[in-house]
Amino acid sequence: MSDDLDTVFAALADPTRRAILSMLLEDDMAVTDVAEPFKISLAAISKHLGILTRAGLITQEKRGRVKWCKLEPDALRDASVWMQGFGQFEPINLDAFERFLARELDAGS
Amino acid sequence: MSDDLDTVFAALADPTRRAILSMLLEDDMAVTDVAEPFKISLAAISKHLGILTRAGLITQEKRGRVKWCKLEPDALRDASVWMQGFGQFEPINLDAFERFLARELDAGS
DNA sequence: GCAATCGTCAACCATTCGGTTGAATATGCT
DNA sequence: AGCATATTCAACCGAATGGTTGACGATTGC
Repeated sequence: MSDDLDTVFAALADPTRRAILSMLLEDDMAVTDVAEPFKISLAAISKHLGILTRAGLITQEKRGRVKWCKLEPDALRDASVWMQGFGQFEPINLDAFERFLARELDAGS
Repeated sequence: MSDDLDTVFAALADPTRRAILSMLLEDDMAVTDVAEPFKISLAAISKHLGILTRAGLITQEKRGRVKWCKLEPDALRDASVWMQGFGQFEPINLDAFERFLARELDAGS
């Protein structure tokens, strides 16, 4: 459990991996397509995807010869909840609160 | 900005540092007192505190010969906001929502 | 003044990390 | 069958990480 937080936060600590997650926010992608906008090698991207997978932040499903990468946002929940534990010391953040609420209402209807 | 996320997430990726943050949630502490429950050396703790400071997660103020460590939860906000961007894909999390709301009400009165 | 306490610095060590390159393994196309 | 495409594996490299120990600079109290 604490170990999960280790791997999740470590995975998030790299800008390339965060960029990959943002890309996957749009849509599921094949490994080669994930790699396309980056300057680094495909093998490096493959490693990053392995780290994201081990952290539970994405899942990879091989269909034919292409492996599809899918965002798995549930894994962020534990980390998010952990961070919220510190929120009580923040001045009340109405902006964040209202955005949160708006999203909930929008998604719920 | 993306660089900030790097250092914040990297700082959170270590269980010792997360434990330190949790301790500081209770109260401000001197470096020696922070180190007390851990088995590792004082120098190692000093390094961890340096990393947390550089990430902006704590501040350290030297008063006399003792250096006080204080939680700085604002630094978590950017990281938290970044993570919330993925929240819209989560199923509605009413538990978290209600806890959030309860804290806001409690802190606000 | 002097000894004890608080904390950091410097050098070192083993391990991990992010990257490369080249070979290997599937799978698909014709 | 044979070639191209998709992805990973393996070995390697330099830099960063988390830890240690011992010396050092401040500060406090007797």
